[in-house]
Amino acid sequence: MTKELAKAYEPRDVEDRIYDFWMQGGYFHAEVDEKKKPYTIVIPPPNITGQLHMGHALDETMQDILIRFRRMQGYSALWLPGTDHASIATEAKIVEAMRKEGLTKEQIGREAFLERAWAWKEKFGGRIVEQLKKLGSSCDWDRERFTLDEGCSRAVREVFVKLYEKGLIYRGNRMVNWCPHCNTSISDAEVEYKTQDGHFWHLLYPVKETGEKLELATTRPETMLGDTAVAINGDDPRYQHLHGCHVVLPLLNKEIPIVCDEHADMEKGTGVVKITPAHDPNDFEVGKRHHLPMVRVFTYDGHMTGAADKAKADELAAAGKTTADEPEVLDCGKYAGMTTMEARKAILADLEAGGFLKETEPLQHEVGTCYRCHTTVEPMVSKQWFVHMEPLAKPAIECVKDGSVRLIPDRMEKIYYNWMENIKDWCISRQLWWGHRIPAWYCSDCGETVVARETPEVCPKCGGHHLEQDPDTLDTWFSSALWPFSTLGWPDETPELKYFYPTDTLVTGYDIIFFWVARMIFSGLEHMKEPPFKTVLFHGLVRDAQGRKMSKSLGNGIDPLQVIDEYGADALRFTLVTGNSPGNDMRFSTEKVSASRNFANKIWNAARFIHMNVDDYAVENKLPTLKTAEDKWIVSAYNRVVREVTDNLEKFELGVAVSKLYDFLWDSFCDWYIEIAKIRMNGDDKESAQAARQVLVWVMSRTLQLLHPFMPYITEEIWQSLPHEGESIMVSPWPVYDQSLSFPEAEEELLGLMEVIRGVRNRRAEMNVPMGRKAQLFIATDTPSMFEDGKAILQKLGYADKVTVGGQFDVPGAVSIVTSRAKVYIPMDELVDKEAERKRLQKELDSAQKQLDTVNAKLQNEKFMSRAPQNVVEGVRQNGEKLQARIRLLTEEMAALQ
RNA sequence: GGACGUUUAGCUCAGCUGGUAGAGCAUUCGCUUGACGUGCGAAGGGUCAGCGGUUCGAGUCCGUUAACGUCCACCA
Repeated sequence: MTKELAKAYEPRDVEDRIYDFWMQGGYFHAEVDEKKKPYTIVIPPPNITGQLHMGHALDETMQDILIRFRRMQGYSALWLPGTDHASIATEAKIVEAMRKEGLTKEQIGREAFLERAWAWKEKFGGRIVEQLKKLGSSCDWDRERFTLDEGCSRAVREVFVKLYEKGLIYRGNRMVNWCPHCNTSISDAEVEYKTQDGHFWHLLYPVKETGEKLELATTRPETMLGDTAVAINGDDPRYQHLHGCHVVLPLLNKEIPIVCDEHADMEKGTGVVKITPAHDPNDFEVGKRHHLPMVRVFTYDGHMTGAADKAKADELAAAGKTTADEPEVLDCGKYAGMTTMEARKAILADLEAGGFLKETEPLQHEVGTCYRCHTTVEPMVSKQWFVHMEPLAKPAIECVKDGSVRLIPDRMEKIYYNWMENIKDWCISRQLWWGHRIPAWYCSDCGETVVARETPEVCPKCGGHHLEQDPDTLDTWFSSALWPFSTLGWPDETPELKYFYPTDTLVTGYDIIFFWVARMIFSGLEHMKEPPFKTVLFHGLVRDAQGRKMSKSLGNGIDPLQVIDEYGADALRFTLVTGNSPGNDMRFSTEKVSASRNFANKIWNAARFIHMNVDDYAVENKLPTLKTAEDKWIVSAYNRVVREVTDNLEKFELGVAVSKLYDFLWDSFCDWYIEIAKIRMNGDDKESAQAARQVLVWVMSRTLQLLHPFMPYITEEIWQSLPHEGESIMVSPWPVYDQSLSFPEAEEELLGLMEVIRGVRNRRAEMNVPMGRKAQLFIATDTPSMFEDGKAILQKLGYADKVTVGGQFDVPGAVSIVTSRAKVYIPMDELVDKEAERKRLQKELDSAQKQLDTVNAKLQNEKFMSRAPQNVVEGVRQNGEKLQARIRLLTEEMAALQ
């Protein structure tokens, strides 16, 4: 960068070149280094199906800020990247692509399907990684991982076997959520509840023994063919006479018992509830309690079962391939093959025709849908693999309670406890092909189940060779749960694992606290005996300018790559982190990006200014002996920013940190220091000019370091162009607070000058005095040295041709400015409007008097005087003295005006 | 049905452990100021959602109400 450079910052000319430079330098790579402390972040692996969206952009930016900060602080900072195989999402994409070719999974078979999937992964899996790089992410790409790579697979099998051997993984027929579209079971966490308009159908079931018609209500009449009982509450006085009786199930004319169960709530409806153990979670429990048969009436792809389904089930049962807890399958006869919705209509029509439908009542209720495809899920009894959660949840709760894992913001802890404390077993098997295959084999000779790390040759029980592997794969989140240690080499005890685990900070959205965060915590505790991270920093959603969720269907998503292209990655990063606080959603608008871009441009031009004034001189990046108040002031202010920004970053207050840098750079450094420095650099005192140059370079390059984690590209580009030590700003040492650079008196002095300058400008603006019309300044003050020093500054920034400092002046035909330290006169004869002056003074006097009144009220308040801390009382007293002085000066002025 | 969040200038949002309200954008006025008009200078604009309480003192703590939003929950 030289002084001939463009007037505006052009990120496109800079970013790719600098990213290459970083890659070339190997600065992203972290090694085990016993001389350094480790700092580790594992990336929330984006789905290989994904395109970079604003949520990723925010997530990656926050991580990159933290990792760059720690790297500069001297940690061996590892940001471990990778991608997720995303079983359901990816499989759905491939199935969809095949559908367009007229193919189905079943047609091409498992092996060919997986070949396609891997080819797809090779082709598109790298796309999101390239997009992450565009943001400036300083990931250690040498260590990139994939949740389905060999290492992760080994970890998955190890965990599965260990948990199985401990009895924490089991297989059985349980109630699961079934997605008829994805054709697989999904876990409870994967069900999204949505309010839907539905109906409450009141049915009449005839009682066999008494002939009366028992009224009950249901929202899902299509399940009635699978009813195997009707429940009443044993204490319900209305139905005492029905204990031990039966009802005749309409349409099927099947006799089913009336059972007494606590599930039947006397307060609700008629107090009678139909029991369908195979298709309702509550009914499943009732069924277990009363040993009711389970009758399955839906196929797994969402149709009514028929003769063929029944035959198939019977066949399996005959072959001994089923267990005792298997549901029966019903031939639904005329309804067979209908979708559940078609069946609902047909069954209702038939019920009505038979006089079994009493009434239809509209009802709003929560319906479970699949989080991937939003199809209504069917609760179904199905044979699946589960993780027994309770023993795993206990320590996971404990480690948050005792503070070994901290969630930010801490309200997330309540959400976490609520989930963990009410956790149910985790259904981990999926009827999908793309994923980690379940390491379980079934012996068709003796029926033994073999769970093993490696494919077994023979059945360990009977020695037979007829072993068949379970066709199912594992929930994607099963492998993501192991991410913090599987990526570091576990189950091997690698040096990396020893050094970098546990990781330090996990940055992620609150929307995956259950899917991922909770599961990593219990997995880390179980397999590593240590929680996987110390802090979880949650961020919210990035919404559109109206506050709506960005979504494909709404078409309101903003593509981060386009924003980068138009405004630069630094501007995007700055936008995402500014004004953003943990756990809260944010609104994204191009106006904000444009403001950020302007900030980048401001920095660029400050640098341009420095170059124009420095390049022709030999300037070292070294602090000169500080002689002037302005030099001391800017260094002192910078020094405070170092402390505060470091402190904010350590407390994960990224938004606060970045706005402090913004204020310092734009307001203090550009608007004040640079303007003030111009005086000396254009002046005759060579030594003083040189000092100003060095201060400019020194403060600028260090401020760039502080800003580097937030805006990596522009800070590197400029830092390189200034005198510097080291190869790259990103591996330069983070600035540290230095007590010897604190100059409170100089700060006080500059604040006094600024107050006068602002007053002068204000007065001139009010009177429409053009800048070119210089005027004298007379400054009456008790502290003349403060203003003597700053004469040149007052002259330039206060548009004065001459500044006179003294104790007392009588300047006729002048406007005046009263600050807390001085009374300033500007002689402006013909421009002075005495009436306006009087009004203005009166206004200021009123406001000062009002303030003084409240101060006096406090000082006269005995309770305040006795109970408020000493420093607060002293502050108020001093304030009162200032106000009194001000009022005295203002009053004098008023008198002089007459 | 539970739990939580938000409510601060026209808009978007900061405001940490209570000590006289801030920023950006927008608005108004004035500026070719030798870095920058993606800029400079100046100005206007807030009973910090309502009510009650604790306190010498509350945007900040407690209670309560309202609106909006989110999560959880098996309600038939």
